[in-house]
Amino acid sequence: MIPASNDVFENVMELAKRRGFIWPTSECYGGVAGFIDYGPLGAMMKRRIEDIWRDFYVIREGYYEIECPTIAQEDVFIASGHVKGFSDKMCQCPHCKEYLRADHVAEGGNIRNASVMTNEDIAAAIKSCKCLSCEAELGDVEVFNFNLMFSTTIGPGSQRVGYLRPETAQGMFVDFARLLRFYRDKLPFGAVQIGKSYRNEISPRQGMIRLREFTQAEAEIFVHPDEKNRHPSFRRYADYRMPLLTHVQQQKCEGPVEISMQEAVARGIIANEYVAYYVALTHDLLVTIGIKPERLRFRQHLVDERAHYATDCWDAEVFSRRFGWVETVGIADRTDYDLNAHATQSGSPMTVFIQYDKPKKTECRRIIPNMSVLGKQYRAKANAIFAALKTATPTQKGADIEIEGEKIHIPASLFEVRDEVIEIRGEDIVPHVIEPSYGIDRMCYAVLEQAYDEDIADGETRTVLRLSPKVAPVQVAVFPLMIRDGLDSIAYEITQKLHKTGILAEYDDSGAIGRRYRRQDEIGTPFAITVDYDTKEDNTITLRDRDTMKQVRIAIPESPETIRGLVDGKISFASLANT
RNA sequence: GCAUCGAUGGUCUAGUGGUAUGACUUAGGCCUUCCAAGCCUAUAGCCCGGGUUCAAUUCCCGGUCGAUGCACCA
Repeated sequence: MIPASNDVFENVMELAKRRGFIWPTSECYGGVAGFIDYGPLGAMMKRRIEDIWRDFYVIREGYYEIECPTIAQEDVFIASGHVKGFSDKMCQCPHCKEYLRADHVAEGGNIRNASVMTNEDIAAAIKSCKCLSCEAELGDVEVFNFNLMFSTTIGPGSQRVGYLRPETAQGMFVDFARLLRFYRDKLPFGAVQIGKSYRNEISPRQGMIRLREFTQAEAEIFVHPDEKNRHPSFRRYADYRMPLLTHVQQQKCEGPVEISMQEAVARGIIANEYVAYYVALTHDLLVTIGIKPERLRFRQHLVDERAHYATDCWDAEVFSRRFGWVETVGIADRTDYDLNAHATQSGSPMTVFIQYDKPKKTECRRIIPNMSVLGKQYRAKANAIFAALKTATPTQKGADIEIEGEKIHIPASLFEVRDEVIEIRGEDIVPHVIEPSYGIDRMCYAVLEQAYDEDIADGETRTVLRLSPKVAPVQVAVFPLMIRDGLDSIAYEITQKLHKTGILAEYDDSGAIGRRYRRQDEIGTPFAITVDYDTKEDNTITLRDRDTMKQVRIAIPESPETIRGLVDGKISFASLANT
């Protein structure tokens, strides 16, 4: 036996590597920190997790998925604040070679406003400051920007700057106008995206927890700012209870309190129904992929921890036996920050026209110039007069206006004054955005770590991945007890029949049956079918449950349907044993 | 990025200034009527670059990757 380490992380990663879940990328060239490959089983498991996510957000919520490029032009990230805010001003201590945040150094030296100073100014200002590491006086240093975004140029010989997106969210924001049309100009609506994002982390660590290229699943839900407490399906999760760790509790060092979503909103613990709804949905989703509820909590961001745009933010944290509580999902109320920013940067409005129930009537006085006379009389000034008259306050004698410093009197005969009742049918509003953002890779790690188990079976250590059947890459294994007397061909036929119903079944006839069971246990295959000599007599097979190692006999014709039901969680193995 | 430690078949490891130990795995065969049994055979390894040396997997320097601490994680 391979001696098992007492470090879960090492055991999980060793198994993941050996069995084809997770590999270091381009290993033959020595790998690169912060990048990983999903091997055959890992890619399958990840896909199943993503499909469960789609089931929740696309099918159940009705938020369609879009797919945007991973590279976008600079304007997008100027608007989002990433060009400016995603970079740190750094300098290197000439004595100890430590890299330091220049603004932290300035703060230590009581220099204010470092964040708005130019790099040269900061460099000059911090000359006499002490290094935060070795405490020597810095002297001459160069201050430079380190941006966490990967940059590139677009096109040959082009100076046009592009960035690899640091989050998928911006794609949904910049497509806002198209999305609004797609959803026929009505709020609320949502768009989601599952895709790669990139952050050039200074020091990626902890395997799959902090990557430079990672998969995000993000939903951007656009909602009327006054409707945030009226989620149309709130009732689904109103009574959903879970432990919440509020920022108040954190400051008092108290533990989380279990509470229903309805109560959380009523007591103002969660900002609004929308945030509460997705907090609950996230809990539901994470439990579905196999996260144990007792290893799951929702932590509210502290006020100073929140991103500049968010009014409320909750992190779903999953407990890792190695890393402690790991932020896995963030649910934020981003308000109208992003849409406003893109509207300003791009010059395209990002608003929704909301019709009033009844049009609002307002009386107003309108001046209608008689242009056929005005034009002839004032010639080149006519257009300016036309514009000025609109806002003028006319008397019975006429109107006095000013064009480029020249006072002009327009007699009343040259325009008509109409008092009108104008109907205003609605208004343009900028929607608010509720954003649940999932780190798929962290979810994959959490699922693997939680599933990893070693138990003792017949005096031997059995390594078993107790994956939920819903995310297990291989769904059922099919074995002939012996490779002879036609058992193998029967097993092979069953395998193919399962394939036809969309079940990923793996046929294996090598070595002793026990070895084959263990092999499947290790990759988390939840069920195994064995064809034995009774099969030839009565057309039944043995169905084995991975977790209990118990077996039941079922008829071959029913097996695809039974396996399907077991994998989808529609029937339990225990219920089969009872019949 | 700095500091400390580490890197030997797919995995876990022994060891060495003269190309490497053992186990498990995997593949083929024999055997075997439900949980890693046994037997035979086979495949497969010293992270990369430079230096010292007749000779480097081993010693030295640099790099890469990994672990840990610091910093970083809008």
